[in-house]
Amino acid sequence: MQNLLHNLNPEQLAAVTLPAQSALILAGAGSGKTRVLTTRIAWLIQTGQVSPGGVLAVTFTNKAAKEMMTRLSAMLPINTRGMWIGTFHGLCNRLLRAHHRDAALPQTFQILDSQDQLSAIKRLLKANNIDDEKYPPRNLMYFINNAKDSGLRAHQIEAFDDYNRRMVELYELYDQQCQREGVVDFAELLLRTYELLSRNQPLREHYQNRFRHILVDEFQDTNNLQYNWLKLMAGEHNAIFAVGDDDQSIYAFRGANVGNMIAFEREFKVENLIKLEQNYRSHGHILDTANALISFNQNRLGKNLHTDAGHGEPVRIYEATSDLQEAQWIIEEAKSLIAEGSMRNEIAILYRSNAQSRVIEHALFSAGIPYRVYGGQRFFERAEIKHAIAYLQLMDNPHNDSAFLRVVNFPTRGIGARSLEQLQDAAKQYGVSLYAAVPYITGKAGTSLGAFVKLIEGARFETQNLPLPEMVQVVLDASGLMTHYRNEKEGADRIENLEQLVSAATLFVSEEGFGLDAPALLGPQSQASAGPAIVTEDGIEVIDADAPLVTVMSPLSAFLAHASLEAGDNQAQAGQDALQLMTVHSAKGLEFDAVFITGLEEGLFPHENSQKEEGGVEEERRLMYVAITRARRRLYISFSQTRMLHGQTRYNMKSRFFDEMPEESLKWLSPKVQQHHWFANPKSAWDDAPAIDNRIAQSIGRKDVGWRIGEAVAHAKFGEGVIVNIEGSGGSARAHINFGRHGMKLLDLSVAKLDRIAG
DNA sequence: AGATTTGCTGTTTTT
DNA sequence: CAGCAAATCT
Repeated sequence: MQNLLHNLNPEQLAAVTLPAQSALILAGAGSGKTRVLTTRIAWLIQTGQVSPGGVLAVTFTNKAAKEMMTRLSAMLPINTRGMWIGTFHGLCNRLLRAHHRDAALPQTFQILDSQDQLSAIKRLLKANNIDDEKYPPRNLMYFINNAKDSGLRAHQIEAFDDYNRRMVELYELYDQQCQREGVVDFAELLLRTYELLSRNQPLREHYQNRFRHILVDEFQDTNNLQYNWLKLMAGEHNAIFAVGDDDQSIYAFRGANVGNMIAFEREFKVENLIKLEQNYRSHGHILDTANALISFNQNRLGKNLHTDAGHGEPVRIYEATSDLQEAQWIIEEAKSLIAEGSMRNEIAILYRSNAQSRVIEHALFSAGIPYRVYGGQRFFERAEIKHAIAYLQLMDNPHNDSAFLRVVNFPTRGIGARSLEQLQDAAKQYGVSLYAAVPYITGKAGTSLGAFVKLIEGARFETQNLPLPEMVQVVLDASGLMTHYRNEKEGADRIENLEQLVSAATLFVSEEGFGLDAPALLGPQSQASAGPAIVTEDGIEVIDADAPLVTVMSPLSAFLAHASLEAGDNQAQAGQDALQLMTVHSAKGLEFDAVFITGLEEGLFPHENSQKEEGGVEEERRLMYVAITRARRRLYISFSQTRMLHGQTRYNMKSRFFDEMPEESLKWLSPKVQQHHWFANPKSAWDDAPAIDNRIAQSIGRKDVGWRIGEAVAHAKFGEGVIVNIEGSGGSARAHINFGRHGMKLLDLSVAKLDRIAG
């Protein structure tokens, strides 16, 4: 036990050894948050304060859950299986499988990812003849998810106008559709579990008596429903150990509520709020930059990181003329870092939005530097994988209409729009799923639809006693997917992915204990499950969800849930020594020796959409704070005068965040081309910046108004700006000027008082 | 029915 | 620019 606690600083030690009562740990970036969390669990178990089965640890990402599990197994000699460590969604999935009857779900219920959810909504709108111009599917999806994240069902929402009344109505219809099809979306997993435990007292008490210690990672990211879920689990007597950092709250846009930290402090009567402010990650200049920037936020709990490491290198700032040139500069710097001996995978290139990666990827590819892009499309989101999964879904739950529609005619088998229209009418008339409506269809359409049903039934029969990977293999062949892609010229990658699906199934089976050695895990795992059987309201005996997954659901159901909950990595080339490309959001929780933060421009970072939202800019600032604190030794920040977006060139101002970082920690690198000078010499401008919009070339020398597109100007009221476009000529000319945070203005050039800004 | 082309639109982050 | 849906061609 001594060596468990050894090497902890006083604050960390205090946090780890707190008495069994609720506590809030404010853990700054790089302050050893995960270490405290895992050591706390190990300490509780080793000192006999709780059995492994009494621990519930909740995270937001599968990666974090896995990491915690790995570290714990290294610390503790015992089997970690009895512990419940997982994401909110993963844990809810487990609970709903075990108690599916009480939750009014089929045992084989399936989970919609956001893609699936959106297409389910589109289908709903079409089926009800709703104008999707007036009710955009995306908006309805936000509406529904927002409501669920607030714990509200349709009937609990008060609508004050016709539009919202209709939205509520559609929400209700959506839930009915999901229920009919035996599917649940992400938010539903949580809400359904919450409702289940609220209404079912014996069940609630069972889990409350079991989980004496609840630990929550990234507490600042909890939404209202998750917070209430935790309250329900904690009951009157259990201790919640919450770890979080309000300065790293970057998911407000999807319902995360930092206010939960304050509410938690109050409602759980937290006596000790422990702050971990010692940073073990970054050098001084980097930390100073982060601290200075975040101090511009008003709503903070207050915390300042410090380090024992020296100042280190200054933060390097670079101004590029174009996004292309920015990418080239990054590559030059990265090359010299590598030449100095840096590992490629210790260098990260971060950006605000995924679209920015394209230019950088292209430049890296041309330069022949290995790189890996995180995020973007992931394995289980690929179309061919979705197709294969849809076949498997239909075998496990034929009432999933989304899955049915996805593959009923893929590969094509002569079932067109007309046949499906008939089928949908029949399904609606008899109130059944598409699959179940097939027998009602006669004639040619009925024959081909019947053949499809036979295909599914046949595959199910044929594979019922096969191990999961072989089942997948059979389905790939029987469905015709393999043949289809083999005949397609661009199908080689897809074939490879489908083969990887079989590997994924193999891996899943071995990791989850569905393999041949599974019986060894079937014995009782914890004291809790050996306790008295509990009885629900309708007299049904309840099994403890702690039992291995095998007893709670079939390998296929489990695998399908896994595919939705853990979309998987996007590329197989993990482990390679490659530059790391990702959004700032997905960099949270990671660290690198050297970090490039790119595209620091008004409108991009902070993003323009954030200006309108309440507290939006503060969230962007926290995002920047997260980005900065990823770096250990070297930090580079860049921005560009021009950038291609949606196929056209945009002229941006540098980000306001530059004004909020301490000048003494920064080192401005002199750009190769002086700011805004390129336009003075059109010829060289073309050579240096091929990405520049044609209109500039046309306008140069044509508009005789004394100003040029791309020129930097200053205005008494709006500050600095860039001329984006000029319309009209002579005395009536007007200019569109991007004033960054003051927005885009249309000014009459003969009236507005503008000054030139020298480069 | 199915393949292909055109046309339009909407763009942040993701469990 | 790309992803999707409607329109048009085979």
